[in-house]
Amino acid sequence: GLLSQLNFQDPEAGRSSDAENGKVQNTSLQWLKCHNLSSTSCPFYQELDQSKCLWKGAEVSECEGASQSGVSSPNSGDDGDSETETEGDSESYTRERARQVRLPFSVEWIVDLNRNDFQQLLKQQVFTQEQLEFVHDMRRRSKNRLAAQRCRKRKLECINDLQCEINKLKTEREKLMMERSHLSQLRLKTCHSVSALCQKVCNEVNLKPDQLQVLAQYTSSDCPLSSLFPHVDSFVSQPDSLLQPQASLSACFGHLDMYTAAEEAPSSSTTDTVKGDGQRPL
DNA sequence: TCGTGATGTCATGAG
DNA sequence: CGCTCATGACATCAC
Repeated sequence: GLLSQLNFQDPEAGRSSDAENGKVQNTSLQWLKCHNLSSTSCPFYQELDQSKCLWKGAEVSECEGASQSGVSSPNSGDDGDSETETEGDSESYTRERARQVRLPFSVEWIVDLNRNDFQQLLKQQVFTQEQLEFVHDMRRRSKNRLAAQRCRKRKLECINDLQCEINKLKTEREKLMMERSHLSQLRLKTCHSVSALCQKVCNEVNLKPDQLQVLAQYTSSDCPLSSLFPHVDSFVSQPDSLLQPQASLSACFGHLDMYTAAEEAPSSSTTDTVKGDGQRPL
């Protein structure tokens, strides 16, 4: 029987008398019923009906006088303004203020009213200016308290999502780095193969200077093949060959095929190297 | 005693 | 124009 919370009878009394409980219960219930307020809009309704109008965790009030030191200050017995000394304990302070302004309803109940019900309450019930200010303040702070909780929850979720995104991007980066490394090795391997092939071709076929020039066109500075033609300017002037090595090599061998088709000649040497001025050294 | 996370509150802007 | 909500900033408390 902590119905005293409904109208904030003297907290030092611990609890109200049954007579007071009944009076407060009737006040709220009558008001609810008189104004056709939905019980769903008032979570307090059921508790009212069961004579159990409690604060959240209202067990505190059982020993409120002893444990809530913020309220149970030497001044708590009178109606003096204890604002400065009770701000640290919001719930106790609220309760104390409600008692001071003699609010006929539970703060929680008023706070939980939806907008329409609250407006209706204001129209039907006469409140003093002090009670009105208190009630509006309580509603504002209560709603803001919940809003802050939602806001913080969202912020944490946002931080968590961003952290997941970071992890995902890090994983993606690692994957791309590995792929790049793999492709780099593959390109190097391919270049070596082409280089060896070119050396073989150069050794086996008597390439003319202009044929060598054509071959050189499709080499790049970072490919071993370029070592075959170190003096040819076009080595570094073929950026496309870097971007499209397959196309370049294909074109390269296309040209070679064109040149070598007519004068195909086997050679026994595969170890000789091409060097010097771009002309065939052999 | 200091750092830190949780929470309440206020001020303010947007809808 | 008043109300509600979201959010940054600050204060307080507990650990």
